[in-house]
Amino acid sequence: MKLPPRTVERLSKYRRLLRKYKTEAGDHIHSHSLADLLNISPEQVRRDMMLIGHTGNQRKGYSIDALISRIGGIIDGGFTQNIAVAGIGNLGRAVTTFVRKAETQLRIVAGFDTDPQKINTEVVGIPCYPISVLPDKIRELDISIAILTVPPDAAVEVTGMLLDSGIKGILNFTSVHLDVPGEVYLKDYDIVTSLEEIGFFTRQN
Amino acid sequence: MKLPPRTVERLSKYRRLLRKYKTEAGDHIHSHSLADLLNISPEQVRRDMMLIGHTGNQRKGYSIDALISRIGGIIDGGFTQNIAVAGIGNLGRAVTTFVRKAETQLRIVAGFDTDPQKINTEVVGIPCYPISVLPDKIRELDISIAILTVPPDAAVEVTGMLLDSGIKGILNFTSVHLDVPGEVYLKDYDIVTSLEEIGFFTRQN
DNA sequence: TAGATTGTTAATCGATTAACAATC
DNA sequence: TAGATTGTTAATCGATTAACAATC
Repeated sequence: MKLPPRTVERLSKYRRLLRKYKTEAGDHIHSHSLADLLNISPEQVRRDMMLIGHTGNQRKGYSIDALISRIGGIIDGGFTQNIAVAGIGNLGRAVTTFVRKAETQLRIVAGFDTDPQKINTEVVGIPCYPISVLPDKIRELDISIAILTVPPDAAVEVTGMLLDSGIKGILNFTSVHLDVPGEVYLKDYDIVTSLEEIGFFTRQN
Repeated sequence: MKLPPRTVERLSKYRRLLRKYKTEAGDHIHSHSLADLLNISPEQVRRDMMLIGHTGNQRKGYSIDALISRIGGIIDGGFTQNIAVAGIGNLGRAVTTFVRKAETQLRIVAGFDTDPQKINTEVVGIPCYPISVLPDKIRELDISIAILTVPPDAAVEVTGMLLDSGIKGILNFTSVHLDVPGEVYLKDYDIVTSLEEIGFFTRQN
């Protein structure tokens, strides 16, 4: 199924909200109610529904259960995907803990680091391996996504190893620009740039 | 100065790259060289230059020093902005440490938490205050930006306190959707949604 | 039925890319 | 001068919003 990135993001958010909303409210929801939960327009919700081929009822709106499982079929694709965290420093551990708490089909199954203190132990509940075995472990554990939280100096080298090992997507927390082939899906979380962006716009008046 | 958000993000990245590039290469750079560093088009670099009113030389390109200071004038606005971290858990501490290492005019000056163990101590180098004094401290320390790393249950309440205290911008690491007035600049780092988005697109083939 | 809501097409908006004259 | 590069306008692309007929 071909969908715009923004729609996929919203689908993920719809699902999370609906799971919560379901226990609080009825079993159906109108486009404007769902829109209000995310501060977007009802037209956008309806357009997203159209794109995923989900239809509602003009009187009751959309069935929450049906929508949750529809989104699941699209977002999860029916199976679990495995994630590796490259760099088990403060940020790597924090993100790992954070993701584990979430209700998602994604599983963090391995960490990689160079620190001998961490290697071959469990850190925040996941096995930590030396970077040297990264290619083997990526294949062995069928890992398709990497979270990159290594120090800036190591970013390019580790990314090269990830790409060579066939990784398909990267969430990049380093401030280093990564050059990845078109078929690899890259998302940058550039914290300092985002803060500078916020800083700039908070001064506009 | 009125600029599109994407341009502001790129300015931040240009500056970071130029600081590094400067020590490695000459004192001028062409639009295509700068573009290559970020995998964008030279037209986009030139358009950004146009928007900030920065002109180059058709033979030598853009003066690196002049560009760095021009961007600084825009991004930093000539003074330091203070940041608070709401929620000094794993993620809050990791982000704090991360930002402190960066070369930027932004300063994290306070943390807030409810844990009595942390309150009124220094955590990763910044003073940690109880949430109850948040409004006072935001004003007293002239804090305009908040990084939100509280647990999901506390997100809405703490955001309300931040808004009431006159905060101008928020970097939201919680998965909770925040409803902020139009004049407050909000940026969401929704880790699980981003991972689900990556998961979806890595399965497209 | 009347009224609200859905589904979908058309219009708009913001951002990127293409094209090209001006100029070093 | 010839050739590469800048600066800028026009075209395109992707996403959001407006409009409205169909329908429960």
